[in-house]
Formats: sequence, structure tokens, C-alpha cells
Amino acid sequence: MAPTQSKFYLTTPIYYANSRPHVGSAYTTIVCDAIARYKRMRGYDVVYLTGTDEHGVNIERAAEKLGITPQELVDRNVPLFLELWKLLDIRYTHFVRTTSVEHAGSVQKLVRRTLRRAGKNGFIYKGRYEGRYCIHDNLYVSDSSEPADCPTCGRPAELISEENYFFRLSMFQEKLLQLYREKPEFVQPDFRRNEVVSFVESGLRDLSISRKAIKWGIPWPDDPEHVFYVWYDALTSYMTGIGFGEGEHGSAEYQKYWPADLHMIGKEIIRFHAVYWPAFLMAADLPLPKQVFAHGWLLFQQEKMSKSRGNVAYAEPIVRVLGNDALRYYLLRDVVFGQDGNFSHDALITRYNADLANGLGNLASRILAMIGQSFAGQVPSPEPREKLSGPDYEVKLLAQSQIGSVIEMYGTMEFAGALEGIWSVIGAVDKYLVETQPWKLAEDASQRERLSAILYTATEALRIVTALAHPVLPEATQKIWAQLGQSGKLANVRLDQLAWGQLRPGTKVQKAEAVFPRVEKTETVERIRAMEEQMNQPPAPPAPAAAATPAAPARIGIEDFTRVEMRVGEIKSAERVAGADKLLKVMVDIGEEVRQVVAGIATVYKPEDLVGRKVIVVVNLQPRKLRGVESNGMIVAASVGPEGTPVLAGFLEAVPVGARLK
RNA sequence: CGCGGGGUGGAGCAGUCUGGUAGCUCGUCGGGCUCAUAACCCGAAGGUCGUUGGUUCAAAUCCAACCCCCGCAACCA
Repeated sequence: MAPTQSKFYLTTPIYYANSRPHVGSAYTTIVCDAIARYKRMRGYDVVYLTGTDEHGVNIERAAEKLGITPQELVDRNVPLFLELWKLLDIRYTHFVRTTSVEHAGSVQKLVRRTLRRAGKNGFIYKGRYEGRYCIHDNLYVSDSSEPADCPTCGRPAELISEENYFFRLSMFQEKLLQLYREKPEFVQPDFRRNEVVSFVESGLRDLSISRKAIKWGIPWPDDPEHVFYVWYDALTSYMTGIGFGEGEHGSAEYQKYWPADLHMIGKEIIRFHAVYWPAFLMAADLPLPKQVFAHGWLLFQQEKMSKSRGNVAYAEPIVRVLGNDALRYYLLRDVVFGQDGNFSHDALITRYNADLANGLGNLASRILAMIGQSFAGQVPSPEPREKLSGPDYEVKLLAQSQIGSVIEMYGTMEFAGALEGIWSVIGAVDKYLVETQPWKLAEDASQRERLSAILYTATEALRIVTALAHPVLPEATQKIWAQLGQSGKLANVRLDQLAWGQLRPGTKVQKAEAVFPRVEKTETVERIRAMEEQMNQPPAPPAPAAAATPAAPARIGIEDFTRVEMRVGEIKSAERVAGADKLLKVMVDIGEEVRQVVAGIATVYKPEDLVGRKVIVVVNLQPRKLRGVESNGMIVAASVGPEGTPVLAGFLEAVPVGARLK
């Protein structure tokens, strides 16, 4: 390694460790892995950080539900991330956990440093925070003093007011705008930068960065009543991970690698990375990251994946069935990076068969077979005098030009474009082989030299393709590399030194072995689905020693059931709730009284069709306001399909109004 | 007037910034080839580029208005 070697430090977001990772987190991490591999093949000294965010109320509460400590919960979940990254062969170099001792030190160090630099008013001050807080669920419901209900239990949240530490974000408006102006590459893609700029231009409010009511967090230095609130804690992990907390000025590694060259994130957290984070760093007088790149989301059947919708795809089944490279290739090829993309099993398998099996895999297979048959497995010689026209020349020209253009596209993270370019070479070689028909020439001894030249050209093109595809297809390309008789790790090949003609005649190649066997679509989709189903079954992660963990939908005794009072009701009237798409205000007769109930069924049922209909009503529910309208009970409906389409429950026989359900 | 994304052959998308033959992948149909993973190659059918109006010699591309779809947010007790 030359001492002048350039460094490249990139990060994924740290993932919230309240449950297992799904394809969304896998997506970001895979993208970063491809970038890291690419950068290494360009000769960079790469540090690649990922990790887990392990503080906050959500984890506190999730742990409480399971009857374990927050630490136990995250210790149980973090291995799920580690295992997945291992399965996906993610070559990160550093992993940071926000519950580590180093991280606590690092966050405290950052804030101390900021306090020390206090200007006239200081960047951090103690102020009064007013917001709505649910005392039952220990949850900050909203940051304004306006009345609000708890999203979890539905009860009105208390107005609380506590002394918090505030970060004077308002002071950084001009400096941030200047940053975006002077370094337009700081936020990418461009359209995201525009969003950020307009957000900052609209004015910045100071930020509360500590909380008293939360226990699960990093204590404020010299004021342990407070813990750090979310982002100050989480963002700092980008520095913790490489040793910011060590010593006076951070570890040698920190000094070498900070600032980060690239924070890769999903678009939902751009504000924190492109506004708060640089402001925090400016306040502490530390160098800013070079770039924040916000990619789009993977949509599943046009919808955002979410656990409540039940449309979450996991990476693991896909990897087990089709292999790592298939998932990586699909994500990077089918989705225009930066934009939202659709994830579908169908498209995944189509891509796999068309591009990997029929494309790269098949090409390797046919070339190696011919070398085996005609040249006893040794790479033949190229044309003695170089041709300047004709099909040989064109293949060579294309392969050569793609080296440069693919490198450039990887550099700008245009993966789809880069892969398209690589595959254009594969297509050209397939065509070249059909045109030159080497299998015919093999029958004619006088054509030996020509045959040799053709196979050399095809093989050399394949070698270049294989090297270029390596950041995206690490496993398969390494196999093909070996099949081509190339020694050593493909990862150590320098892409910028890749050139036509480096393949040495006489190199012993191996027998063709399918790297991407074709799969049958329907059957494969079913296998993946089945595995996904299984993963969705146990809501609690399979913990090593969690025999006593109560399963979430635990069995209840009859006494629990009898606490729910359900009665037959008849709908007297129904009308839409103003300003709400899904809500109907329904007056329902339950025998002794007529209740007002708000039901989220307006997307399916028309108010006029409901009048006179008998429904099942839960009558002893805590009343709650929905969209300002009081709802005193709940109408029972089945929730169907991924969107939870409501279907009202009813009776086949006649039943009197008010009858109790048992 | 909450914020944002999008409407292009059967499906999924590129092209729109920097107007000028509408392109790619999959699918369909016909043909070729047999080295290869029923693979590969060639050809064909299929689009008034959401609607209307404007600018222009010329509009998918620029301008205006409108319609529709999808996320997020607010409401599915």
C-alpha cells in the first residue's frame, strides 16, 4: 500500500434495533457494499461503517412488552443484523453500537466540545420544552402544546413542560445555506438538495436535544437527569465508529478518516443528515462530511413496505433460494438509483433468468466449453496482426470503451447504467459468436488460426466483463474468474488498470460450471414466499435463551374475553366525517341507547348502504376522538388483504338489537 | 390550495434539464443456429408519449390550465 493512497470513508445509517432488518435496510447496505468494493478496486483505502441505533423510547417500550431490559432486547436483535450482513457478504470494516461505552464517551465529548466553544449565547442552552406526553405509554406524542391523543393508547396526552437542553439550530440557517450553495454536491441527488434548501430557507427552530422522561439513553455530562434525544446521539455514531471518542483529538484512525466521504441514507432521514448533522459539527468546529446521498425507497406492489401492511419482503429467503448475487444484481440493475423503485419477486426472477443465467452465466459456459473442446482447456492465441475493422475489432472496441464508461458510472452511483453497459458487451459477444460460428470452424483444421482468434476475443471480453461486474456480483464473478484460469482475488484487481489483451494465451481454464442455474419462475416465487411467511410468523426474534419469552398473541383466559362487551347494533344513520377519507360517523342502536361511533370504513361502504344494517359493536371501549368527532365504541370488521380492507361482520340469521355476543 | 413522486406499445421503465427519426428489458408471433444453462442470434406486430390550449418551421421534451394514480402527513377504537 502506497502511503499516498487515498482514503474513502462511507457509512450506512445506523439501523434501529427494535426488530429484524428487512429489504429496505438490506438495500442501503448492499448499495454501500457495492460502492465499497468498487472503491477498493480503484485503489482506495476504504473504511465502511454500519451499525445499530439502540436507544430511545421505542426500544424501551418494546423491551417492556417482552418483560426484558432494553439492553437485553438490543443484544438479542443486533445479532440478527450481523447475521444478515454475513449472509449477504457485506464487507463492512467497522460496526458501531450506540449502547457501547465508546459511543457514550463520544457523544459527551461532542457536546462538551460544543459547550466549550460557547459564543455569546452559546450553541446549547437550557430551555423549556413544551409538548404532549402520554403518561401511560411513556411516549412523547407531539412537540407542540396543542392537545393531542396518544397514538398507542388513544388517551389524551398530558401537556408537559420540562427543562431541556436545546441546540441553537436557528443560528445556522445562513451557514447551512452557504454550504449548499458552495458545495452543491453535499446533498445528492439534486432534487433532494432543493427540498433541503427550501426547508432551511423557511426558517429553523431550535432543537431540543435532551429528554428527562426517557431513561434509555446516554446521560448528559454533569447532568444525568437528562439523556440525549435521538439524533444527537445517533448521528454522532458516524464518528464514534472510527474512534472520535478516544483521547484528546480522537484516535489515529479518526484523524485519518474523518470527515466521511459519503453518508448513504434513505430519503426519509435526509433532514437530519443534511441539516442537523452539519450544524452539530459546525457548532463543534469539526469538519463536515463530503456528501450525503439520499436514495429512494423500495416499494412493494407500489406501496411502501411496512410491517403493519404485512408486505415486507426480507432479504434472507431470496438469498437462500437465488443467491446473494441475484439480489444484489436485481436491486442495483432494476432500480434507478436515487428514485423509488418497485420490488417484485416476478421481476427479480425475470432478471435473474434473463441477465444472469442466460446472459453472463450462459456466455461463460459456452466460451469455456469451446475452449475445452477445441483447445484442450487452454486459452488460444489472438490474431497475430491486430485487426482494425470487422467483428473482432468491434467487440474489442466496445469492451475497451465500457471499461472507462462503467468506471465513470460506478463513480456517480449510476449502477443501473453501469450494469447496462457491462451487459451490452455480453450481448455483443453472444452476437459475435453467432456471426463467426466458431463451432463450424472447429471442424476445419485449416481454420485453426481464425478459430483461435475468435475464442481469444470472446474470452478476453468475458474476462473484462467479469472484472467490471465484480462490485455488484462478488461471488459469481470470482468463480468465473477462477474458471478463466485467473489466479488470486478479483477484488485485488485494479479496475483502472484493466485493459484489453491482458489475458495470456495458454492459460489453463476450468470446465464450465453453471454459476447461475436457470430457475422456474412460479415454483421459485412460491419457495421464497413460503420462507417469508415463516419469517413473519414468530414476531419475537428467535433468541438463543428465550424459552420463557411470551409469544405476542398470547392465549387468554375466558375472563379476559368476557371483559370485552360486544353487542348487536343496528345502524340508524351514517355520514362522512368532514376532511377524512376513511371515516364515517355512524349512529348505531345497541338496544338501550343509540351510540355515536366513528368507523374507518368509508373507503368501502357508502353511508346510505349502511342504514338498517346489523353490525357487531364493541360497546365498552374507552371513548376517543377521531378527527375531532367522538367515537364511543367500535364496529367489528375483518381486515382483509395487505391494505387491511374492512369487511363488516354480520349475522346470517335474524338477531335482536342489543343481544350480547359471547 | 399540506409535502413529495408519477401518468410513454401487453408489463416494467429510459428519454423531458440542453426541443428535431420514440428507445430499452420482459412478454407475444415468425425465422435462424446448435458451442452453451430449452440457451444464443435475426426479424415482425404493437405507442395520437394523461387531457386541452399555447409558444415554435418543429413539442414526449418549453409554457398554462385541468384530469387521474401513488407515497408521506392527518383521520382506519
